[in-house]
Amino acid sequence: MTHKHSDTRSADHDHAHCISDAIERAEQLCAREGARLTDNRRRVLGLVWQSHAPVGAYELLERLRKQGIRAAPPTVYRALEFLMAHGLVHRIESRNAFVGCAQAGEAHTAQYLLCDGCGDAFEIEIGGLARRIESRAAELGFAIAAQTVEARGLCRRCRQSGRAGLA
Amino acid sequence: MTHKHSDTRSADHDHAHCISDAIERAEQLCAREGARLTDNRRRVLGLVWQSHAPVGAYELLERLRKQGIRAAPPTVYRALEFLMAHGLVHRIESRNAFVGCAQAGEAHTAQYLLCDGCGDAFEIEIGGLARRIESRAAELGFAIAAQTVEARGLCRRCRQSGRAGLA
DNA sequence: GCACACATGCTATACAGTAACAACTAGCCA
DNA sequence: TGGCTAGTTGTTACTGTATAGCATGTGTGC
Repeated sequence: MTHKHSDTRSADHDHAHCISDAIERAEQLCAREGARLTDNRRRVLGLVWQSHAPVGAYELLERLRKQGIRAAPPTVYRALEFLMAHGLVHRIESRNAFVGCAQAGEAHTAQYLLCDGCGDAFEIEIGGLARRIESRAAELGFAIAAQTVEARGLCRRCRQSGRAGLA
Repeated sequence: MTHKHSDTRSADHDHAHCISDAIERAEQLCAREGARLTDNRRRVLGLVWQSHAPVGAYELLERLRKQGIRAAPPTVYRALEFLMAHGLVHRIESRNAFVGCAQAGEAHTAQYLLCDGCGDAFEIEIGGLARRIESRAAELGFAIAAQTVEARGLCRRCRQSGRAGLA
């Protein structure tokens, strides 16, 4: 069982641990699958994990440059492509942004709660939801290859602090 | 009950009817709500309905121009904004594109099946799915404002004809 | 050393979305 | 009638998101 981010994340959690943990899991997973976690890819993964809020590709690009790396958009997009292919990062369609996967390596279909207040993404997995969608699709003769389930709103913390929208 | 598009759509259905039907429903809905369905908005609605595949904003722009209308991006986006606000059009997040709503006027949360073969969108509504997501979110203290449920794959027709991906 | 697959660097460009402000139009009412 | 008001549209310019295409490196096995 990995670290839980979806419902147990606290305001003062040790985020450095989130990052190092994610990278370590990635190392293991790539070793297992014979995939090459190169410097660039590891770096981008770390940058994605800098927060629990989905990050745009160009924001990642800036962060790379702040580390002194000279990079162009394709560099970032290629790293993201690799990371997504291996389930280490998910794309948040409704924001054109990317976030670290909390359950990398474990077979799952992710669903996301996206907070309009703090911008954070909370990965959840509602039991049976994916299967329900799949079986309804099958009834219509439709074969599903991938699902996207995203909901936006306000997380507990932002509701309690009266936060209304993205800063 | 309106025309059903999700599971009964046939290869040779009378698509002109889909369009005129959508526009007529829009007229009625706007009249009822005191909203102004202007020429531009009606035109864009018609163009969105030219097919059952989600259309990008710039594709709509081109279609407008082909009709001899001189328009810039804001024209299209403003029309789309209006149409979405009134539930006449939905945004497909995973494609940054727009599609006509098959149940305009009826309260609903839409879910979409998106075919990688023909590109078409099939609007469905899986009973209880929205409520299930909402109640799981509520358990976590998260208040949902809007949901996105999209699945990509292959529709029956494309599976039968062996179509593998977007042309 | 050479061939091959893979990864990266780089330029240019396509596609998606918005800010800001000016100009027009329809209805309303003094 | 004239003029106010709210809403709609036109226009320019810009920001942000994503990919094509091609050259260059790098590592592995033969």
